[in-house]
Amino acid sequence: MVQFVHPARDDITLAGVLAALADPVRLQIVRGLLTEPACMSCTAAAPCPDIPKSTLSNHFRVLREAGLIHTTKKGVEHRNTVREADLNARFPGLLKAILKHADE
Amino acid sequence: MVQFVHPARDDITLAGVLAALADPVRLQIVRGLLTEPACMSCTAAAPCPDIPKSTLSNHFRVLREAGLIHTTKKGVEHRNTVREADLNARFPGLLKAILKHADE
DNA sequence: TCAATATTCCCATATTTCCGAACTACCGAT
DNA sequence: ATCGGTAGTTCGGAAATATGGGAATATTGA
Repeated sequence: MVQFVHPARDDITLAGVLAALADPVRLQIVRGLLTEPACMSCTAAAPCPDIPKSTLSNHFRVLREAGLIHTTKKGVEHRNTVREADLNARFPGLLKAILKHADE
Repeated sequence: MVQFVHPARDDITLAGVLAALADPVRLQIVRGLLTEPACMSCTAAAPCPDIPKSTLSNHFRVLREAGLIHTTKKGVEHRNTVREADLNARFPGLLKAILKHADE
């Protein structure tokens, strides 16, 4: 089980979160991860299936570095989860307020 | 009285708002405009006084184009106000949720 | 006319984004 | 064990975008 780098809970910045979610693709990824009950693989969380893998991976890296998601490696696929607890501890109510308006 | 261009109420996008507020300087400007009761001039709203005028003006332009502020010209100075009503109509609760965490 | 306020114009630099290609890690089958 | 396929990452470069700031430009008030 491999854990990719992401900021500690206290290092999550408001600017980082806003910049990460300012991209429509990344916003939809986070929305998808929160909507689905189980954690999703990277390709499953992609808003449209024809995005090149490297581009998609880049978006996931940005989300990780902003502290929004957490990725673990289970077998051949990577499971992504939104770091809801950390985000709510750092910025209470922010995530919900943003995602409320992320409908298509 | 001159009104600078800014998007109509319905054209304000979530991505635009998040991108505009992802910059710390712009976030502090908006916070300052909301904290002060009266609308402020551009230089008065600057978070630190040594920012070059052109740079500051550029930040105000970004905020205007994202639909966050409204600028009118009163005499020699420009009065800036946050478009709270429009923003709350378009994305209820969003602005407050973001600015709640914009402390320093 | 002169000073103040803020905008445009324009350029250099920095950052972001996108994507192909090569690479790593894992699993199953032979 | 080794081969092959699958899932993602990393690398490198090109194109687009953002940023910062100097200089010149309106516009207004005194």
